[in-house]
Amino acid sequence: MIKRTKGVTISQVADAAGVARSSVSRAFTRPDMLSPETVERILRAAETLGYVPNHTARALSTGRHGNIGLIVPDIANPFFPPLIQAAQTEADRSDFCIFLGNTAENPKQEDKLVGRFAGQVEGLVLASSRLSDERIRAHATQLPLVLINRDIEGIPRVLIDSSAGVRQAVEHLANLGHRKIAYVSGPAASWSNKQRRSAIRAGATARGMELSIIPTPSPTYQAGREAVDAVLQTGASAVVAFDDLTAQGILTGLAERHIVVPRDFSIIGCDDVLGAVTFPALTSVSNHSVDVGRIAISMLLDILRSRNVADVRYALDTKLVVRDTTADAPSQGLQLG
Amino acid sequence: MIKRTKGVTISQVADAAGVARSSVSRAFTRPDMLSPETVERILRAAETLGYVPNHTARALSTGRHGNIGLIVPDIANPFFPPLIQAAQTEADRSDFCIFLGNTAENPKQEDKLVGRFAGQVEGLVLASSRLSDERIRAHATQLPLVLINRDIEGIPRVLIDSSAGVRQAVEHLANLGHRKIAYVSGPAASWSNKQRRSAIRAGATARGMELSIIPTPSPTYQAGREAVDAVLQTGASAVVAFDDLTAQGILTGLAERHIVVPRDFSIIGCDDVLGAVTFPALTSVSNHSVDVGRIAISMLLDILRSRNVADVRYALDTKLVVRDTTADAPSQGLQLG
DNA sequence: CTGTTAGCGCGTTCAG
DNA sequence: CTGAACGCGCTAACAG
Repeated sequence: MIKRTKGVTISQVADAAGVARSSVSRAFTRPDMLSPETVERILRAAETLGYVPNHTARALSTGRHGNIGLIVPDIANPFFPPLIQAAQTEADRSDFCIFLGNTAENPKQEDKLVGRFAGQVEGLVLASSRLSDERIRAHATQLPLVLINRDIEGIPRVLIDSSAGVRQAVEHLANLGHRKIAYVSGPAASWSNKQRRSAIRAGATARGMELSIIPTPSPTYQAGREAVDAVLQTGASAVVAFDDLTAQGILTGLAERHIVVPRDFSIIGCDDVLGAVTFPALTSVSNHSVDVGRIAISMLLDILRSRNVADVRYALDTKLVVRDTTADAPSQGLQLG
Repeated sequence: MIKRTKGVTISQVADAAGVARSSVSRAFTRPDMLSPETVERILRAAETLGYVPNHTARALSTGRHGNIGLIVPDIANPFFPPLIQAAQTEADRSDFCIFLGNTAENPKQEDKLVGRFAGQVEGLVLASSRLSDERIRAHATQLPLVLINRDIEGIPRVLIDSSAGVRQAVEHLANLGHRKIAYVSGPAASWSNKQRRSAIRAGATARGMELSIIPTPSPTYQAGREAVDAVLQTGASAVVAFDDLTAQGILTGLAERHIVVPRDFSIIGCDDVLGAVTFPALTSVSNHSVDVGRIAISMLLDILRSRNVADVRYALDTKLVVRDTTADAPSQGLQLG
């Protein structure tokens, strides 16, 4: 049976060391304000008593908790883990702690989480938020906010600008002779989705290609797999997917119908997180999830330090990474198995 | 430019409603102790002032924060996201909030995180901890702890018992005619790894098979891919991998060497999280990451309610799920490309 | 350099 | 049913 020790307080340490409470406090936060020997004596006493500063009490008094919240729509999506890792590393450098929240693509859950986090964190990073602009603006009045892949004027944001990469993807397909293509889209509330969709539209128009849009409920492997029938019905010979996960699902769906990629059909993902993990290796639009995570946190920390919200809009560029899922359009249309 | 509103306190609400501070407090925590009309009046005042209870102050006073921490070694490993989701859902049912921490497989980082979380959470779930028994025991004296996939007597734990499933895997390979097999292992500090390794050893011995153990630095796609040379040098015709991620890496490594799975080589994963996502679809040992997440949280909540740590050991069973990466052993040995 | 004195915002006795 | 008073553990002026 495990015994639990109960919180030893600052005053007990003060008594044990024969000093005032404030000195103990200083020994931990401003050792340079005490004589070295006093610090030493206090630390020794604290050590033997097993004193550990009470984070909650400190936060109540200073208003600083040393935590920052990071909320993502779906940890299971391979786009986020690297971002999260990078965020954590960056936060760590300034001795901040990341509280991670997962909304399961659910705006209500996201709203709830933000409310729950506010008050325990000094600031919040919202990645690929599914909330309305109004809700986000409302939250921004409560605490410092940084957005990832969401473009709201007046709120600091860091964006992966897919347009260049997506444009290259369309060019790539056009050069391979594809005339009819499809875009398997992502969540309606996703900024990235809107952005990618219009980039494709622009590219297709420019090259006189026929474009169909296939909706999906959420960016998942399963959704991609189930979108395949709809894709095939459009008569397209190539598809661009909202993200790599969806693309991977499409890959499987095609294989199940004995359609060989890239011989019979070409496919391009976005985010480039599955890279060579799929078979065949997926052609995809690069991203910078690591940089984005790092930059967002660094921005937030700057804001926390300066107490001053500038209207920053940090956009990162993208490009196409060609691998093995794209090839010449089939010469006489798709051979359905 | 976004303006930030500053914390409206309980006393402001009290003034506005013409009551004492304590009444406002009660209106939120024990409405049944006030007259309905008073409650109504207070809530109205709070609403218009935009009052929101200060979580930190409340926690300081009550010792209850309504948070529980969940620490995992690697969010990027597909084993964890479903577990995390389930944990979050279960916590939500009791109106608790999950703080997620990621240790990047680093014991020092894990130790740091636990220290950082303790004091802001009421209890902690450590999933696949890489800490030593001593450290875990030490932490357990500080706050309620529940372990996932770590078997320490005296500390509540929920375990996925792979032995049955792994045993079936070995039987399966034996029946297919494989005589020499290899185990590509996981982290040294992993309880699951130790357990799986001994299950394989027992099975191989029982069927008179030759077994080689290949170490890896961490359970990742990359590690699996890099382990392939070592695997091939053992002369094995089949391999069991510590987890699906490693197995997927091995799959790629084999493909790169033009070794066709399952014709030339058989492979089995563990955790069954990549299921049909790989190509060919991976034969794997089932798991219950969802149940494990749910159960661990539910256990912790029980402990928090009863203030009483029982020595619970909850073990879940596993079985083999056969898909397309296992087949008869090649009749005249492996044809190296 | 160190001790003293106020709060931080809220929950909770304990009288009325 | 309500209000006044105290304390949670710590930091931040302000003296000395």
